[in-house]
Amino acid sequence: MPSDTSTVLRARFENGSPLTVADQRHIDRLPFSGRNLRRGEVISRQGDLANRLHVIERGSAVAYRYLEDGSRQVVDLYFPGEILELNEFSERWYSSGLMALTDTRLVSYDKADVSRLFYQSPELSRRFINLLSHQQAVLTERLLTLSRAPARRRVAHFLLEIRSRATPGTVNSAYLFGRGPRELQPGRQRLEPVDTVRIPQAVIADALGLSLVHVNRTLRQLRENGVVGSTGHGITLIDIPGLKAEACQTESSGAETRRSA
Amino acid sequence: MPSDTSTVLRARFENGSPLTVADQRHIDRLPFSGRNLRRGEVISRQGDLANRLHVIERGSAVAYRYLEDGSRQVVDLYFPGEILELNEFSERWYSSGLMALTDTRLVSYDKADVSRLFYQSPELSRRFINLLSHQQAVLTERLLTLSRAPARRRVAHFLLEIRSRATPGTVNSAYLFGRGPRELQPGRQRLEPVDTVRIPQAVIADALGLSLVHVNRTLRQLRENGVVGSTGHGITLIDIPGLKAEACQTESSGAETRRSA
DNA sequence: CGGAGGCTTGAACGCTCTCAAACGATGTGG
DNA sequence: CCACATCGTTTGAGAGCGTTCAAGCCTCCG
Repeated sequence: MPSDTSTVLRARFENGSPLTVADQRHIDRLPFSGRNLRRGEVISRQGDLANRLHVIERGSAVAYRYLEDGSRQVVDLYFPGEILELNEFSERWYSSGLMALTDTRLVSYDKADVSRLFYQSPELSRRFINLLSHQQAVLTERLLTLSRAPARRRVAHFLLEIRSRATPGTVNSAYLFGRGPRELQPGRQRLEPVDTVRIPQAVIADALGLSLVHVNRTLRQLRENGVVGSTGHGITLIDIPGLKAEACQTESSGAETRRSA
Repeated sequence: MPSDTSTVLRARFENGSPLTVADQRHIDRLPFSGRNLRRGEVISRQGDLANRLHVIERGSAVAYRYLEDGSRQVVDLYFPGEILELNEFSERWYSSGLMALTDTRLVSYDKADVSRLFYQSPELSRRFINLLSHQQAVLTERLLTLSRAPARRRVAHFLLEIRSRATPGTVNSAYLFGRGPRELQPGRQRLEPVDTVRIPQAVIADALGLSLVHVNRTLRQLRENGVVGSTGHGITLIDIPGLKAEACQTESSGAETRRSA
């Protein structure tokens, strides 16, 4: 148990509006375990018992499933602060595999412990319900994009979603953006534009339900239009408004002032 | 307030395992209003304030959204016993419109009242979380099907999902299956096979992200293969295993014996 | 320097779309 | 009871987007 506490789960629940001290304590007291993974390392397999709840402290991960025809489908990507496989919190077994996309640090809780939180504090229940609900909204959005949109729009939408999800925790997101851990050492600053997405095109393809070849072609088009740039590996987002235009943003994510019951 | 009580929301929470008397009371005491709609009638519009929670008592409904290019996308279908727009429970405004697909009876609650339930009973919170979580699993499944599958598989998957969702409450599902209310009068028994899905092909198309024309063609193929039959309007599911084969059922619901760490 | 993994490009095929038109039931008014 | 309007379904033909197959290239790393 490397560190005595991890604030990442608490931060997830706080999400802007502070918790009561009691609720903070409830979360902080949860027993947890930390785990460091190398890029490409498998976290759990499809069919494994899903009794733990993982939160990403640093790095990124991908949930995927192999279909009968052998093709791989990416179910979701995860970034620092996010809870893995939240979409099947109540399921007993994983219906998808989980892999570290970059070098990653996870914090893991026992689902039974987490469930107990909800008996201890209705407020935490409410917030968890909000998390789930919000996730569903995002999923729904993705569903709409995937089912009908042409490749250009899918890719643009994908890049924007990644950007919006990975940017918040600046420090952590450096694992995904920029050149990776090595370049983060002071003095070696590459001063690369921050908006560089470093996800293998194969993963993008499997996430969007496109072939790798066509994702590549689509990126080339966007590049020729000056919307994105290429830094060898990694995609630099140059013209964000342009990207949004490509994505035909439904943009339901406007700055919402929210207090709710 | 036509009837003094409605058991449909309670049934949703019970879902097999009985509630304590206290919890039952909590739900039964919620103030609600009933509403009858004709086929095609609009329940709410995209952008409307989403402060009510609707449950279908009889009939069926569809959630849809118009995209910038003018095309319509079906977000979800709803059947008796299901909660409408559960995927955006925490949102303040509807991001999609809602329409009665057949003659329908709704029961509606105030979201604030429902939220209060969660403060009163952790058990109800837990169950609601399960509902949300399960919905997400279904959504995820649909996402996988939509993003990559060819038309045949999409249609087959769709028909099976409809069947599995609409069948349970036999009586209510008659509004969707069979010839509709009129034919249900005793004595007029049409004895039509129960597994007849009566959803306009246009809706199916918008749900699957296919063109109406191609949905039709695909249905014809399935018909020629003897998997489904056509009763003029309505699609009769003849060969369920055949359909499942077409759908390449991932069928994550298999009884998996697994111990693992 | 050589290998491995990921990126890039070309060509041909095929699934799905759009456009266009006809058919069939149902319901309405004459 | 028929003519007509309407809505949903059915079918054909041509075009476009994305796939598969098959190479070639680049970059990092041992």
